[in-house]
Amino acid sequence: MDDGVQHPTPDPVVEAVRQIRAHGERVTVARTAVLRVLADADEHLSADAIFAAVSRAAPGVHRTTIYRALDALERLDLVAFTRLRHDAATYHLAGHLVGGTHVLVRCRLCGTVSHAPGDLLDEVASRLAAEQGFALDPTAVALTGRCETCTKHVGPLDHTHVNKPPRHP
Amino acid sequence: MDDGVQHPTPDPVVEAVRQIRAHGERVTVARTAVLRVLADADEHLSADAIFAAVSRAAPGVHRTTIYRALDALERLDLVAFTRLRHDAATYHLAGHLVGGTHVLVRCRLCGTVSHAPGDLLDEVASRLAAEQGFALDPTAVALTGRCETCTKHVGPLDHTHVNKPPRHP
DNA sequence: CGTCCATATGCAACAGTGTCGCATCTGGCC
DNA sequence: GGCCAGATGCGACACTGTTGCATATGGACG
Repeated sequence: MDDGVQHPTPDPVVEAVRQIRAHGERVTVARTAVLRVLADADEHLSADAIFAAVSRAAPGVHRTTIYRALDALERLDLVAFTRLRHDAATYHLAGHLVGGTHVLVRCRLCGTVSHAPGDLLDEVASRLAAEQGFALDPTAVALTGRCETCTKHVGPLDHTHVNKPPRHP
Repeated sequence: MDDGVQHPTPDPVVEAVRQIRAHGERVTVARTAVLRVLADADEHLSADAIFAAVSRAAPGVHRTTIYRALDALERLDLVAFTRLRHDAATYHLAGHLVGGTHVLVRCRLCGTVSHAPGDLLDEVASRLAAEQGFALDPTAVALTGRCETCTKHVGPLDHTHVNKPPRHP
């Protein structure tokens, strides 16, 4: 293992598999299939979507196994997930496997999800590390609020009297 | 008693009710009960816990109504919720109703949830506002990562056999 | 105060997501 | 090849949140 040198991993799956082995966990077809699916799709996927994709590549893998594989991979810090509103969780490879990271930003009103630069939370991460020894994973964060459009449309939410439009549909 | 002077709202429920009316929405017993419960409990509550508490104060309110009330209140920016891991959503009054805010910080490995000061995300909020016009709600954010204790243990989880013990019975 | 209508609620059944127990199979190692 | 802890297949389950429809209620207006 040449962990001393920092070189870009050509295939995150290879690196992930190596880490699974390094931790004494088993490398199975289901787990590699999940990793491959997540690596190929560079967007966040629901467990159901992962199940569908894995079934295509390796038929016979059960739905439950997907969940268990995702759980195992998450404990190994190879996979993370976020929750937007009440929808299903969306999984993705951990940030340290894919280099580029981004932070999810969701508008509570219109539901639109956009991306913010990955370094957005760098200072927050530093502060958490210094004050609590907490290692933040920026890729697993979903920031909730109101997007520009909705803020303009609905109006400022401060306590200054909201101008109530007469009920006209 | 209430003039133009800006002073902290004594009762967030009163303020919330005022805003419901100001938006032309209806003030119902279910909605006020939900607000009251959330205001009394200064911690985050699951929908089920809210249902139980509301049932005590105003029996006869249906479970579905709790969800619909929470949904309506959320659209009015009076209530927000967070999702920790795969558990149920936990609801709370919007930050602007209750002066003090805090940010939830969760360790992915041990599951411990701690609080960070509410101003932790101030800079992030400013940046999002400036760059995207996005109004962040810091109280609706759950930061995921690894706590100090788990990081020191270096291993991903409890069964961390990084260096495998010789296995023979 | 009484009427009216949009909408909030009660009710029950449903949908989706994730979990559990147990028998069987497989990966890693001898 | 053979062994065994751990992973998987399978089914059934638990839980959270949603929907359609009939009815009750809020609040505005006369």
